[in-house]
Amino acid sequence: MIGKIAVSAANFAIDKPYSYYIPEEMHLQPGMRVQVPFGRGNRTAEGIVLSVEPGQPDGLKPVSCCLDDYPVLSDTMLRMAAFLRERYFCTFFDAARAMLPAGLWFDTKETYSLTEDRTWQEKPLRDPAARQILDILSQAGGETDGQVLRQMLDADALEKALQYLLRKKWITAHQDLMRRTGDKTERIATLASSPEEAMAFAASRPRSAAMQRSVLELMCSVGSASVKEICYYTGAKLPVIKRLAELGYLTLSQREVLRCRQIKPAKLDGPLVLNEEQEGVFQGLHQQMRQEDPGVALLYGITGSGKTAVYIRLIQACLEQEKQAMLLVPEIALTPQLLGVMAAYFGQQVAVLHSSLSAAERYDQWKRVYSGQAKVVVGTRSAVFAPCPRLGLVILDEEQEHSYKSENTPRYDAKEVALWRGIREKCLVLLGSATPSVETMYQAKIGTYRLYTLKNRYNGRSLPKVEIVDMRRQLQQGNDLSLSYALQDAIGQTMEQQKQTILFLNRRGNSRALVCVDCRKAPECPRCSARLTYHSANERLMCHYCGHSQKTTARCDHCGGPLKRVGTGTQKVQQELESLFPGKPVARMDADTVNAANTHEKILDRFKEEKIPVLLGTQMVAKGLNMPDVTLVGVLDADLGLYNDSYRAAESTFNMLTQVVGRAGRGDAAGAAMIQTLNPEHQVINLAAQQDYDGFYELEIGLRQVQQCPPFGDLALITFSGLDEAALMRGAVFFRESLRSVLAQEEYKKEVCTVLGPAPCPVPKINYHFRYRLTLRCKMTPALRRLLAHMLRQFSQDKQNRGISAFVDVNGYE
DNA sequence: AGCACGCCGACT
DNA sequence: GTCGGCGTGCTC
Repeated sequence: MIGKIAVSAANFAIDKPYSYYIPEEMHLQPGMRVQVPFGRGNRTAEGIVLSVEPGQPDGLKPVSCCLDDYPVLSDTMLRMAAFLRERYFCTFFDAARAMLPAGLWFDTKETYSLTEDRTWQEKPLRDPAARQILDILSQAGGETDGQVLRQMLDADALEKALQYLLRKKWITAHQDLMRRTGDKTERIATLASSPEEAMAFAASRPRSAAMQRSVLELMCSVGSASVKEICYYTGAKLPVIKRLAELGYLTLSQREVLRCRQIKPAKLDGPLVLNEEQEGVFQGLHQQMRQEDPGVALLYGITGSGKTAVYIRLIQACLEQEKQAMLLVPEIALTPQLLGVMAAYFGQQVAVLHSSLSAAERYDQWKRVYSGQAKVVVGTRSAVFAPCPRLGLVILDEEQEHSYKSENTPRYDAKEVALWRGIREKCLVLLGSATPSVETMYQAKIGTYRLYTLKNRYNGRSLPKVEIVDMRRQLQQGNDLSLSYALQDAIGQTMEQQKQTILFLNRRGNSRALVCVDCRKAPECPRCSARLTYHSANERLMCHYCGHSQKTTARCDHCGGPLKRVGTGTQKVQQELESLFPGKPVARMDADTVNAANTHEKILDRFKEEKIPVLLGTQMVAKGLNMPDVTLVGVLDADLGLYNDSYRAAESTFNMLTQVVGRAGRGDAAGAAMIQTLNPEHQVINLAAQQDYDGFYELEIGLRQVQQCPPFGDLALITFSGLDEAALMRGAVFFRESLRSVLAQEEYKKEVCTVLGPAPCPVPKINYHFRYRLTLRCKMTPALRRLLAHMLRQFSQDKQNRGISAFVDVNGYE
């Protein structure tokens, strides 16, 4: 038999199914992982079996061994990997790596052994490292693993010396694959005789064997239990149990246990009751879900209209059909309440998949989903790859969020993957949002997606009253503070009413730099063209592009001037608040105050529980929390996001503003919001103030049409990176020219594609690698996609482009 | 990307 | 001679 195998060692340029001969006794199924020899040197590589077919093993290399007992990728998942490879310009193996939990993967372990040839003992060796390796090996009895050697010698010298010794055939190398995470098991004891016999035996034992007696008594009543529990309840130690096993009264066995954190279920106020509007939407969705090809639905529900209740009802309906459901959220950390609610309704049937789980926990959750034990998957973008055997429903909450798009290879978009899965597995994909992305709403308007709307706020609460404050006038009136007079008054009044205020600075919230007081220069990363960020946790300057870290200096490298910290501005606002409202505490949430011990959850809890009058923070305060006593929200610099040049600038500003403003008035009292801006006439800001999504959509879709941006056209960025700037530039120009000439051919006449650039990327240098990019304004058809993939392959095979890597990102968020 | 193969200069 | 440098081409 012949296996078609995707090999880990193959890069993008040479990635294709490789044929290997399957030895007689090896039973391979598609989706299993194998170890194969690859390349001239037959180095060990991992592979994934794509298909198994009859055929002659003429000249083929054999598969070395099988690494799985069962296929880790189902047929659908294999197809999904192929889809990822096509769509995101990655290798099949890259796709599989993203799809499977890290704990399932293998680490290579090299072992080095001495050969029979000991002629080196008489020879003088030039390389001291080689001598050292031979000495270590002889002392260790002729064999040792790579890790030992790595601890003793420096990496470069070790590598060279090993090469030399291998060539001399004085040592041999051998590779093993080790699982990163094992399956956790526990020892189970089961009563092996009848209870009567056991009790009779227990009674016959002398007084000194009291422990044996109590263990047997316990076992007679429970029959079977984990050894750990038996020891806990009886106070017995392991030898007692072992002795009883030897005597034949107990049998010991291993049982797999899953590492799984308990989620604290939220307290529910009675069963789930939908209001009339929600019920209507649910009925519609339920009916759509039960169709043969349910397709895609958009649930457009304004903030506070109770989308979550509809999701839960729909998930319940999905489980009733004996199918699994998936709920994707932008970030688990920002939705702690949601997890509690899910646990309350679905209990042990929920599997949570997100990045802050340990590899082992993640792997176990994956197994629970694979086996069908977990019926509801809740997670962030990578959870879209959960191995659900019978998927009936996929929900993407806050579908417009950027975090669904991956920033690393493969640069997949969980939304696109979800849509693909939906079609493939014939299950409903529900996109939910209060401010749907323009692309999604467009699809709903033209009828590709079914549109469901929730217009009423839960319990009929009204939207907060929003006021726009012109900050230019504040300056004219002599107020140069961050807080306008109007906002100051409003904060004061809110305090008097014993209510709470949230103040929001429209910053990323994680960047703090040092700036020289004299020359205004900031310390930069030696490897990248980026400012270093100050981290208070270790008091070091770090680069978040390459990970470089250095000690904080007191003086500027350029002019020797003193360095001053500049933060997100929250500190300055805090000082203003303290002088305006002396004695009133302020909770601050930004890069300085949030750390491992003081998580945002904790800060928010304190703000809520202790009724701190003001919460001040960056973007992290904006997301989905219900704070009933917050009646005032202030946005200090609404226009900041409008200045970035992405076609999404307007959309993200609008979303952010609506989201923040929606934080006010979630309790019984009416809410108010103030938006401070230097552009009070700006349409996007005004539409956000009026919470007018429909108006915004009409405005934006018109602009998108004119600019041929999504959903009307696509924007693909081809990034080139390499050490030699001149060569990089030549390569990029060469790529542009060849692309242009191919596009001019008759075959591609129909394709819409304008190639612009090359231009330096926003961060022109990362880790000593320069970065240039071409911009393609195009319509990304399958033909164009294939052409790009083909050209990328050719590019990387061309000797002229040595040392230059290229990758494509379509409609990314950069 | 990694690795063997082959061709050429330098050193024991 | 042979060791080791680098350019070239292939990976089932």
